[in-house]
Amino acid sequence: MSELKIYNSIHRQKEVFTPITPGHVGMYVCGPTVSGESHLGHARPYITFDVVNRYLRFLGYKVRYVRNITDAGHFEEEGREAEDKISKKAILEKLEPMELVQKYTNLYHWAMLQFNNLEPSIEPTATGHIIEQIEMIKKIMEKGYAYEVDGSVYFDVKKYAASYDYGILSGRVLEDMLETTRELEGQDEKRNKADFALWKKAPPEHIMRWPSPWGEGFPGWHIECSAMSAKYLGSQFDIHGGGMDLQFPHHECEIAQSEIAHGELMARYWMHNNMITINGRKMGKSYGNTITLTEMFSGNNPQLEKGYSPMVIRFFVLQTHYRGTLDFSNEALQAAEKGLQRLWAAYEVLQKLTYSSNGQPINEELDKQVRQLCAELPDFMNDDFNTAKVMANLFELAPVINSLKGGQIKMHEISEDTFQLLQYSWKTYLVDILGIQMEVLGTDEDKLDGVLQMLINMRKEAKARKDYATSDKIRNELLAVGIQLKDEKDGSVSYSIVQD
RNA sequence: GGUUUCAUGGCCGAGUGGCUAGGCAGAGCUCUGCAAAAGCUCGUACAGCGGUUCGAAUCCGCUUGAAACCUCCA
Repeated sequence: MSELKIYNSIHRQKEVFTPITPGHVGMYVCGPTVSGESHLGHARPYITFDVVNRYLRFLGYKVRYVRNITDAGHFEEEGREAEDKISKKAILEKLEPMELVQKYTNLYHWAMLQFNNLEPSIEPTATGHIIEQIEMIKKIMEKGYAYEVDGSVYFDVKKYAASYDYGILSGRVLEDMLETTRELEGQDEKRNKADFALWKKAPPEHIMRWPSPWGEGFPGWHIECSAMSAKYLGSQFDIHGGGMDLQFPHHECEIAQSEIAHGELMARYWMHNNMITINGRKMGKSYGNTITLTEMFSGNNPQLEKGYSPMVIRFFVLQTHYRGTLDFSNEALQAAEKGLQRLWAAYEVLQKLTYSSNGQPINEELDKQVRQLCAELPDFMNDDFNTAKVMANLFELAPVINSLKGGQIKMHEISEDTFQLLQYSWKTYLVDILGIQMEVLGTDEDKLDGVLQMLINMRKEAKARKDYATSDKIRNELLAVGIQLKDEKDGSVSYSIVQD
């Protein structure tokens, strides 16, 4: 079998994955800022890295997956007073800052559950690690790469760049940046434009504030990920993931801080997922074209023709390679919905099939083809998590499964081993690794099934006496409430719940 | 302005120096009381212009178009 290769953003090439500690993987992924509701764009990294997590586990690695929650609103805008995004919004909504944080954290967790994302091993919060962040800033100051101005602390990028490679991740050149960045509007305590805040002094109206050696304030944006990843994964770990838009400045700054504080490159493999676009444009707050996840599910957004279930979105995301942009459109989502239904139907059929052979000969060509399609699956995953190709092969196998059921292909035409490989492959790749899981009916399932069987029998009786008006009425009215009947070849009737 | 990336059939999207991606939509056929589902078959794409090559959509150059990052952003 092939080796796992990961496209490492820092070297701009695919590299064989070798963990620092054999058998173990430390992975850090930048999580959400819980000052608002997650939108479709946010879903991509969480789904992408969920599959990475799942696949690494499948390969037998013991994975420690850390995904943070940024609950300390902190950022600075050039030319303006530093402001606290979270406390600002909190005033608008008349909520305590932590109340707001809790609300959106809960909503986020709920969405992750809907997507069938496995929970991270550790989900640290920024506010829970203020001490670690302060300690790390102190260390950077001791080394002489940070300076304090009026209660704020800045990282000295120019000094850092003199001895280290600032731009190693993003490919940026410091000189270019110094020349090309925008005009300052008055404020600047920073020695250089490229310097970034490690700690910011809190203005009086700022609600979220903590005591520090430099007075009351709050941590800079980049420091939390460096401090928390080091605490739980060590000063160097295996994989750092996040969206492409975080590559600069966020990840570049993380690297610089961590290098000074811990003396080594913080992560060995950097993975960046590409953006979701809408009408060719990145979905983002600044463009005002976001669709929140609850809107996606409900369809309550002018850009949506209807709601799409979380699994449809997961499927939609995984049908594309994670490094490519993914263009949102209703047509594409509806295509994904149909595709998912077909794939899942085939999966359910496959799980119910049992192997039997009466000693008749195997169709060697077919048997070989099925084995090959299954055998390629790990190769695709190993090739930088090519979920799109995995999907394609599953789709190619679907007609075989359906034919096995429909009788176009007889079971004896494939060997028992091949059949078992087929069942195993679908369960493993579709369900365990891609994480596709259609919601099972709740506890009322038995009752619903009982009612449906009754209706199916009534329809059968009507058909037997050629009362098609009645049989069609039953079928059509069930369809209207979202239950599709299917007349099988053997005369039995099955049903499926239509996704909406 | 700087840095970088991308350009594939009606739509979404893989991939590769020469061999069918796949899905959705569409057409025909089979099955069926009808329908749905399912099965079979079909379109024959790779922005434009040059170049390298026996051969390029895949490599190089130019042109055009689009996007991302440089500022909070997944």
